[in-house]
Amino acid sequence: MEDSGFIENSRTQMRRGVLEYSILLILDRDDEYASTIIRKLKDVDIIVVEGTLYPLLIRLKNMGLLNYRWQESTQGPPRKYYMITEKGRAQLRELDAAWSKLVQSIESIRTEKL
Amino acid sequence: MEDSGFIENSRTQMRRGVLEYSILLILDRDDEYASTIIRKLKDVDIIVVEGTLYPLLIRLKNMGLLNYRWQESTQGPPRKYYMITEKGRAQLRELDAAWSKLVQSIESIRTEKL
DNA sequence: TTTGAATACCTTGTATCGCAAGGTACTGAA
DNA sequence: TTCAGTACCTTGCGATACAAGGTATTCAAA
Repeated sequence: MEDSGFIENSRTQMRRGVLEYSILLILDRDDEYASTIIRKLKDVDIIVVEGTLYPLLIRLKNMGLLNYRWQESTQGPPRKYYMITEKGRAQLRELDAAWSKLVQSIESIRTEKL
Repeated sequence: MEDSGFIENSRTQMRRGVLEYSILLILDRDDEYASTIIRKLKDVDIIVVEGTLYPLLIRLKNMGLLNYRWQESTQGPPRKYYMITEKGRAQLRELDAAWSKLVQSIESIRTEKL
C-alpha cells in the first residue's frame, strides 16, 4: 500500500464502523429502498456500494431489525422497501448510546483526560 | 450470531474505525510503550488487546508514521517506546479532519438534513 | 414484436484486519 | 536455579466491505 493510501484506508474503516448505525438511522425516519439509502449516505460523504448494502440489509432483516415490502415503481422493476421494526428501534437506541460514548472517548483522548 | 451480539458487534466495529486515529492521538502527546497505550485506551472504554496492537504499531512504523526506541525498565525486560514522526503528525491532522467530518455526517443524518 | 437501455436485486471471490491463543525472552526475587 | 512477572511477537480464524459480474423486470423505440 502506498503512502497516502493510509488516510483513505483509515477513512474507510471509520465509515465502516458506522454503517449499520447510519442505515438504521435513515430507516428510522422513512422506509426506503436500496438506491435511496445509497444516495442519502453519499450525500453526507459516506460512500457505500450495492455489493456492501444488499448483504447488510439482508443480515439486518434476518436478525429481525428490519422488514421489507415490495412496491411498484413507475419506471422499472418493483422495489424492495425496507422498514425498521420495533426490535430495530430498540437496538438503534443502544447504538445511539454507543456512538455518543465513542465521540466522548475520542474527545477525552484529544483533550488529555487520561 | 445471537440476538444482542449485534450491539456488541457494532460497538466493536465502531471502535475499529478509530483505532489508528486513537493511537496517533495518544502518541502525539507522549511517547509510550504498548501496555500504556492499551491502558489509556481502556480508560476511555476502547478495548484493545496485544494481538491487535502489536501488528498495528509495526504497520504504522513501517509506513513511517511512527518510530521507536528501546528503554530500560526498573522491573522487567526493556520496553519499546513508540513516538510519532513528522509524517505521522501530518497524517494525524488529516485524520482529525476525517473524524470531524464523520461526526458531522452522522449528525446530519440524525437531524434530517438529507 | 423484438431489441436495448435503464433500473433493481443479488452472489461470488478476494483482501483486510481484529482477536484468541500460544510462544519466546528478559528480569529479579525466592 | 527456578519461578513469577513483564514485555514483545506470530499464527490461524472469522467477519465483512468491496469489485466484479449475473439475473430479472420494465418500457420505449425500431
